[in-house]
Amino acid sequence: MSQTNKVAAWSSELNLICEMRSALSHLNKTEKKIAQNILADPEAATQKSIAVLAKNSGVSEPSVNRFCKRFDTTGFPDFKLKLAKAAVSGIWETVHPIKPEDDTGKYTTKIINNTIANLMAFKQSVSYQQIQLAVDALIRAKRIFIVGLGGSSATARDAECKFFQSGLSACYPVDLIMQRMVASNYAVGDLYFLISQTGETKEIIEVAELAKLNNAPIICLAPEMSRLSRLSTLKLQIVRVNSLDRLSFSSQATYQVMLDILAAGISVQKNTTARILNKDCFKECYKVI
Amino acid sequence: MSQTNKVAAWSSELNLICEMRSALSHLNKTEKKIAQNILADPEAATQKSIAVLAKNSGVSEPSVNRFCKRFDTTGFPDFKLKLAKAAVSGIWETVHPIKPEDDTGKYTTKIINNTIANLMAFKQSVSYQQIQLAVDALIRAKRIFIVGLGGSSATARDAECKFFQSGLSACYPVDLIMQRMVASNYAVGDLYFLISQTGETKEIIEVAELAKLNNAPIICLAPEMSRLSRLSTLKLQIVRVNSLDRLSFSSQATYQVMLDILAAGISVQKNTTARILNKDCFKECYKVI
DNA sequence: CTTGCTTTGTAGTAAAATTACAAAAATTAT
DNA sequence: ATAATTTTTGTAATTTTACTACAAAGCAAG
Repeated sequence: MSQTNKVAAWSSELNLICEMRSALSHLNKTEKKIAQNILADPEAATQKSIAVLAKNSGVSEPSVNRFCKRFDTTGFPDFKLKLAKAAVSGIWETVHPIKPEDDTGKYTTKIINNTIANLMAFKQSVSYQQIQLAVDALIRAKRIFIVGLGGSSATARDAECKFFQSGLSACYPVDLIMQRMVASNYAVGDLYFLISQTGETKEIIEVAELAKLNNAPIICLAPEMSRLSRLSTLKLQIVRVNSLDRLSFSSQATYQVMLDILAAGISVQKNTTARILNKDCFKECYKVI
Repeated sequence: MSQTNKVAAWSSELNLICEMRSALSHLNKTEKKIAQNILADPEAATQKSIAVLAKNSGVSEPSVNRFCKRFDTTGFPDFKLKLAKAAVSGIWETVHPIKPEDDTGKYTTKIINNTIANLMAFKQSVSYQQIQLAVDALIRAKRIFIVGLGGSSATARDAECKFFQSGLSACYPVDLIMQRMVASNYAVGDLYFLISQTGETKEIIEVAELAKLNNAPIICLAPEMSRLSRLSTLKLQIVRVNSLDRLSFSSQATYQVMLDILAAGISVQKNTTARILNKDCFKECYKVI
């Protein structure tokens, strides 16, 4: 049945509320009524019986039961259980802005939750194929040049460390002039890895354009539809749950996780896993850098 | 009745599993049987019916029901719900190791899940008081010097950006000699912010010791019980779910989130929130750095 | 040892969830 | 446009699950 197939696509085994939210658009009339009723107050829904929930949603009891089963649960009680688990984490709450009146506990949990929300969104939107292509390109490259400015300079440095640890030849030139030199002196086997939170910063666009003149391969880590993204040969796009004006908060972690993924991919593919996972080797890297 | 009074003493509404564990000694024979059975595998208990649980524990169904009611619940279903919530934290602690045979999708989701697991653990273990103290100290400081080596150099750079954006005077000296100079030339109002994934790297310990000679205040971002942690005046400790040999993966993101939190705290406390949240200001920062 | 109290279990009751089936709605083909 | 087929939704019956009333067993004090 088409229904049972749909299920597989939705289930992400992490958070039922996120699943429901993302499935919302694919649901039909009756299902949507139920979903919206639950999402309006998931915590409250866990206290209701199937009869109450059905009545509140304006549907019949079996409809609710069927709805539950579509989300990889054995029935209503199991659904409620998973719902309770999802609600307790607070993750699902659509990114909460930090307010001046927040106390330490408030803004701390908000930031952690926002970061997790970003990661969940990232997980759903990430393209394995693009990662695969990026890993291949990174391994093939003779030299990798990484550029990131401002807030992304830390990410660039991070990339340098991680790629290096995976046994690649990665270099992050710190100053702008070096960056331009590197970009304009492309040699076969070089690869440019450009990082930007906005994808619009003038200086990094310049670097990309310089590299482009030589038809150099460019991987970018930037928001989709940005200028930098358009200039790149391979795009690793980061979707952001947060709105742009909270740019400085909780979005960078996602970038770092993308680097972790690439590093893992490189290690797996090169079978250098042993070296990476070896603690002593890591210490050695410390000395080298 | 004495029973109903006991209830009030146990209920702490924080974590049912903790409640049960601490109540264990005060329970009678039958109750203890039930409690032990549930505590043996709380996660599994949430899937069982009252009949199964009663049989497994060697007691009757009403005994289980009564047991539930003593823990500030309306009955068995409500108890299971609260139990599930309490057990959630444990679920995340399972960290999946990356294996050489993992395909792109596998290691990608694993890394994201691990990162989320780390963040959840962090959320539970984090001390608001320490954060509050750190924020206070950072705001009071005239100059902040940040040091991080190897993998933590990226985190150090990140800290520099974030603190600077929050309107503080933060500086991250890149080379070791500058770091030592900075550490030995302490002036009143200076603050050292030292970052290390291991907390044992020789060179950062040296920096801490130099600063310590002048009784300088040191905030560290390091694992608890590390040498660096012992040398510091204020410890921001990061618990790690992952074992040490996967040091390079998914732990750094937690450090970065800690920086986000501190930056948020500084902004909130200084009421500079507006400046931070303003996109144009951010662009300006890009130019400055 | 018996009276009164507490604890535990049995049996019956109520409620909740699930299933089977039929009606209604939507889709497709003629 | 309408009939036929498929899908979706609801009604009613069934089954499962949890709860309550009450009785029996265990225990303590007189």
